[in-house]
Amino acid sequence: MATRDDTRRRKADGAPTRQQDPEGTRRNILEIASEEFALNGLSGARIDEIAARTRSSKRMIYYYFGDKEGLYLAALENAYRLVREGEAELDTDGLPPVEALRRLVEFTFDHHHQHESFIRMVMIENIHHADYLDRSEVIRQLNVTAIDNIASIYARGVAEAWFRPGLDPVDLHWQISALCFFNVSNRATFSRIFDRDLGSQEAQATLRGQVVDMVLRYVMRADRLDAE
Amino acid sequence: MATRDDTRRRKADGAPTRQQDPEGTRRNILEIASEEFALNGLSGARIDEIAARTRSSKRMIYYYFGDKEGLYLAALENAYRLVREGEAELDTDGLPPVEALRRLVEFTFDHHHQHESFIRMVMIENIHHADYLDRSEVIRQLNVTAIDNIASIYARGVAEAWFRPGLDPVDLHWQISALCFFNVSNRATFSRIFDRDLGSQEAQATLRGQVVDMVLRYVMRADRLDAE
DNA sequence: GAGACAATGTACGAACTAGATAGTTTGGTC
DNA sequence: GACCAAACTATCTAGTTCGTACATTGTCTC
Repeated sequence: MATRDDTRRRKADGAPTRQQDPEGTRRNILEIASEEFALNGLSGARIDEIAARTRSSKRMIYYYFGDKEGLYLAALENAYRLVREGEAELDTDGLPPVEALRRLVEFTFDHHHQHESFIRMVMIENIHHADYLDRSEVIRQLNVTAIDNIASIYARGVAEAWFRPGLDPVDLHWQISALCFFNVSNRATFSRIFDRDLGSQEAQATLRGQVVDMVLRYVMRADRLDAE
Repeated sequence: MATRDDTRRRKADGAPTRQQDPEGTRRNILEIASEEFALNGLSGARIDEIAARTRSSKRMIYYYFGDKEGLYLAALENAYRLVREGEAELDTDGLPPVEALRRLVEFTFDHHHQHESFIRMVMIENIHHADYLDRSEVIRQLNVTAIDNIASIYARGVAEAWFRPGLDPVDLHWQISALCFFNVSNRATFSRIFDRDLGSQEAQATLRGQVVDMVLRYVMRADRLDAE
């Protein structure tokens, strides 16, 4: 959409023309707002604080996003969009089913781990009973396609007799999500209660392996578990 | 501790003596506060609102709990205590390992499902990076014992050659928690995105069965999966 | 270069919110 | 029944916080 990659507009001679850069201002506000909402939640985030950190002003927040809830919704949509775009990079087409599923789980695990602020936004949204997500047409469209990949891997796996039949791709997605999401969302309390740093590289590597294992053991036929 | 089960004190003749019931007042405040914090989060909850719903007053909140954070911490500790007390009711001692583990998972699944506001408190606490849990001696003590049960089931299962060796009880607890927690914590967003009511009885029954299955398949030896 | 409209800056206000101040009542002790 | 600490009531306040009114500047079109 925007052909400019710099946030500030420039004249032909290269000198910045100061103000008036709607696209850049909007993006700048959204970035800061996303950080603040992910960190502090909807009620915890402060419009004044967001405005202060912006290159712009509070006036502009209301100009572009209407009110606090509008800004929050935009931040939520932004978070989903970013993450779903990243997910599109996963390509498992060439791989045999078991490898493909392993890749999918590993990728999901890593991806969630790398996008903590997305996880936090989803947590916050769940605290709000998904009320804002409900108002967003955009987000629903983004997500449903995420099932296609897993459905095709599973279908291939069943056809080639590696996977047991009768499972639902959406349920499978639920299970993978549960394990990968919890790893990020509940790390703080779990680490403190059991006095382990689950954020450390070793702990993450262990958990990752176990999550992959758990999903594969669930999906694969029992007689295939020894092989592969 | 308190031998009185009524929140209001009464004279011998049965007439209430009006004021002065410290234990009852404290408990009443804590109950309302727990609801409000679980519903709205730390920053979302309003002291005035809590006070208004109380049989007592705002002054009493500060009298007993110091400040808003003190009240929140008390509510958090209360939530953990309630749930852990409930968990103590599970008894798997007589059961064979596979049955015992199945019972444990089913119980955890149901228990989380029934204590949504506890789940919400943990979510909220994770949003706050477990800062308040960190300050609480009480909570840590409550939790560590939760591992004992699972550890003993697992040990028996390995000894009787039903379970594969080499697994860590805390990791096992993590995995069970992940699935059971996610079921409640992310139900709202998941339901909306995939347009399924995951809260319905049928959906819950299905998910429960799958979670049990997933854990058993993970723990059991491959050659035992066909049997039992 | 005038007119129109989009984008932005500044200052302010009304409502809210956590917490404080000041004082009263109750129940037990000696 | 004098005394006192704990329990409790009513009212006030300093500081926030969201949102807006008003003025100004930039940019595009004809």
